[in-house]
Amino acid sequence: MSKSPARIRLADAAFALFDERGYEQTTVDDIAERAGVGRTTFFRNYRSKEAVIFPDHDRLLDLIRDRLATSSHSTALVAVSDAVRLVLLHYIDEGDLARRRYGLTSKVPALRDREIASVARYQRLFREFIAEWMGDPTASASLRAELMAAAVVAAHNHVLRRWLRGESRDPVAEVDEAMREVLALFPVRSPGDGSAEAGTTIVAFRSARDLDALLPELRRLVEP
Amino acid sequence: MSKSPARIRLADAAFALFDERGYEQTTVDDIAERAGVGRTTFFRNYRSKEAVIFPDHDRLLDLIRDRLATSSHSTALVAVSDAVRLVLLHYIDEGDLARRRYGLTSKVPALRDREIASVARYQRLFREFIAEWMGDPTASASLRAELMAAAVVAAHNHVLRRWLRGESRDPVAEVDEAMREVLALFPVRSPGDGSAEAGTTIVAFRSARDLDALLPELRRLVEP
DNA sequence: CCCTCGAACGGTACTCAGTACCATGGTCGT
DNA sequence: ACGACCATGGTACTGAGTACCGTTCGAGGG
Repeated sequence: MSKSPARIRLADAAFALFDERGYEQTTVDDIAERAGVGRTTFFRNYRSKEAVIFPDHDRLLDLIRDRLATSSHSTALVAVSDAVRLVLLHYIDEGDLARRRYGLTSKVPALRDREIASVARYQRLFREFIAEWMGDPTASASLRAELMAAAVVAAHNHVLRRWLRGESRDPVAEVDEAMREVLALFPVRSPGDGSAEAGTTIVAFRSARDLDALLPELRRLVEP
Repeated sequence: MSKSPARIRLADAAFALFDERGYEQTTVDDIAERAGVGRTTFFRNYRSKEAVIFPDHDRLLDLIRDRLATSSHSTALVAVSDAVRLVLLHYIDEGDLARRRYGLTSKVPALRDREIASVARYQRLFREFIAEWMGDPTASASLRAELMAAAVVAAHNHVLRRWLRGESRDPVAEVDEAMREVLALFPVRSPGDGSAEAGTTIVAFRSARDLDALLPELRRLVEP
């Protein structure tokens, strides 16, 4: 027995013990003992006690970075909302493991904080990518980048949490829908916008809203 | 000498030592020694080594909670963007202290993570407030609440960081401007929207974009 | 003036996470 | 059979955080 690599056995032992006694009540020695390995081996496989639950955020972050670097999308926001799908797919791929982790992070503040910190790293990556893509160091452009990154991450989190709670049958479809929602929040501004050469366009379309409700949006769309 | 209460002297000693040797290179014993108190007294005043830098996030969180509970604004988003001003004002009130903390959180990952976790608590509070205010348990409403909370927090962070870096002379004006930006992202939907009775509206407006670029946005605006 | 109560303090001893170092045993290629 | 290279286990250490206990000091109350 105990043929499987130590890394796997350690994770199994950790999750089992966390379920039985709770996270704080479980020591690293306990985990190592149940896994049938030495304490040293634990820390060789996982940098910390928390890390045994969040295995490969770094790897995933690199994956996202690559995806962004090699992406050829029309806008930064599209590229980012495409990249964030990878994160969701990764969680879905983990399946039950992700759900068990969710159960833990919901109860243990230290783990919740760690999860949040990880997500913040994605958000930062997105923010920097968008800001760089826009190439506009203005404060207002920077704010826009920040808002976009935050929206994408928030939408992702929303869908992910729904799936983790078992409230979602088709998270991939949901995330696409959510990203459309996010996209709609940030209408694309073409370069000439708000500047001198403004032509006149007349568009006819159907809407249930009355004109007063529609006007502010349109004004935002067209003006600066 | 050493008349000032231990709590103050500990904080002073901590900041001084962190500046001199760095955060990780400073032990709690060092801080206590320089403050002229025992190690026990340190932990009586601050729950952890990190806490000496982030004194009163809990108090501020309660303040925000109260503000939201007693707020009478037209929309949840307005109430929240009003509440978040309190956070900014609190930082500004701290003045140089906030800037020194920023210098530390920029360099020490553990502190950055802690800061992020604190911010996440505000965001969570906002999200729950907005969701409750809307009283609509739909997934789409929930997403909307999540997006709003994220946007408000992102906008706040943007202004705060600018001020912390000394890039902003009038952060209060900036945060108001940023909040207007956020407000504009989420146009108020009138009750009948998206339902059966679809009329036809013809709107004329000026734009430098050509029609092809404009069409997808308009379609998104009207269809869903 | 003395006594008591309580709060703040200092010290000791403990648990546990994380690090550094070293010694051992097995596996591979040659 | 030899040495090189791993992964592993063990020991010892640092430092954060907790529990407990004895002391001191100051504010009343008799």
